[in-house]
Amino acid sequence: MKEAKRPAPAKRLRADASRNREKLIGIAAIEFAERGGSASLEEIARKAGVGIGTLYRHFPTREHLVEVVYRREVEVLCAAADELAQHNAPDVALAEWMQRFVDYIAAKRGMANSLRILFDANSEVFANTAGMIASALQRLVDAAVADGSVRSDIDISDISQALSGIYSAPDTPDWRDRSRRLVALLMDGLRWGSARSRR
Amino acid sequence: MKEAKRPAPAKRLRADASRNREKLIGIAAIEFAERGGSASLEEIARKAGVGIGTLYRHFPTREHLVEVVYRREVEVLCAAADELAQHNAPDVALAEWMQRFVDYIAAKRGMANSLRILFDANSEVFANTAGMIASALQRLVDAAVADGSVRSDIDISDISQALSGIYSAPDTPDWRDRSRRLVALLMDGLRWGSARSRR
DNA sequence: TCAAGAAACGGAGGCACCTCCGATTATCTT
DNA sequence: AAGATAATCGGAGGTGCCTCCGTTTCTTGA
Repeated sequence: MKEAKRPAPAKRLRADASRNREKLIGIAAIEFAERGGSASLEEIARKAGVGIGTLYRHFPTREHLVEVVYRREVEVLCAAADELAQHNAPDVALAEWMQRFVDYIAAKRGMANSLRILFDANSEVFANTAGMIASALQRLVDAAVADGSVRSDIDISDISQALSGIYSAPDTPDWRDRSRRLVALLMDGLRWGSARSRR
Repeated sequence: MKEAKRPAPAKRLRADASRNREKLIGIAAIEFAERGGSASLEEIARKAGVGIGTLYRHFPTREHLVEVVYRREVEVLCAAADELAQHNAPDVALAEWMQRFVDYIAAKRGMANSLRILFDANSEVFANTAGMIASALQRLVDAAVADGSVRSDIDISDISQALSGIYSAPDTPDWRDRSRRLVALLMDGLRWGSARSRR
């Protein structure tokens, strides 16, 4: 229902073009995660099995590529929320999704610098993605509250705050474990006093 | 006590080394002014008549070079304050120095981005240079006040504010002329009501 | 003054960036 | 189905970054 056509003219890409584009995005996601925002574009093209010219045609600048990869990953993360909700109890879905959020942030920390540049240049991207994440979180929480598996007196923005604290925590070796424990703790807090709990 | 010798070893450079260093700084100042912070380092080395290796030995990163050039220019600007004070009436010296400040800013605008990076990485540089400029301005104003050629009820920080407004003004083609007029206006305001003026 | 050692030079080499354009397809037309 | 056409591919090429190290030049002490 959302698109009869599409908002952007977005002429259908030729089959080979869209194949290459996807390939590039996939490889770029891996490379950026591994090597940070300064991964070599030529390396990405090479691993994707296309010429450097093809990469530059699809993504005129490094920032374009970073942006597309970033958007894509946010979309995947948010889609996972609905996926999880369908196959798990609401509170389990919420807990699991927050853990994935940690993983997601972990991957992004390396490219913090590139993202900063991106957001400075185009804060609309940031607003968009932040909104998507907030709304995914909202859906999960609503479902869990409706189900009675978490308490009802919680405010999404509190959870957001806690999660963003994870992002800005110093980058120590045990960051990831600490963050996971923090999320677990948060989840316990959310369950406490819920209709389903011992109360 | 921390050092029996010297905080920075600062061994005297060999004659050829210090010659090359000065040459590089001079050329770099020109190139940065013309092409902005992304001027080619190889081009700078070439014009200075030295190998690229020499440039990198003296300035391990682009930021090092930018920093040295920047510091140097602030020093020249501030030294000009005393020079002007010696050869002109105090109010004329002040007026002329502020005009030079405009020229100085004009040259820096191109490399705003590089400087931002520099200041983020090493805000001590910024504090230093800002202090030097403020103190030069203070000396000039004090002299003019003592001499009675500008009013005595002025606060340096007001002038600083006006000058920094010049820096942040949008980068239109007529920026420079506008800034010069603004400084002239400011100067009139400073003279108004001074002991020497019609009062 | 000269020779040895220290310091500085400088450019080749390896990698990455980005552009440009002839060769290669995919898609459309008849 | 085969040609026409337009979109896409891909890599050579020119430039810049930065490192490494053999060669040159300065300085010092006898």
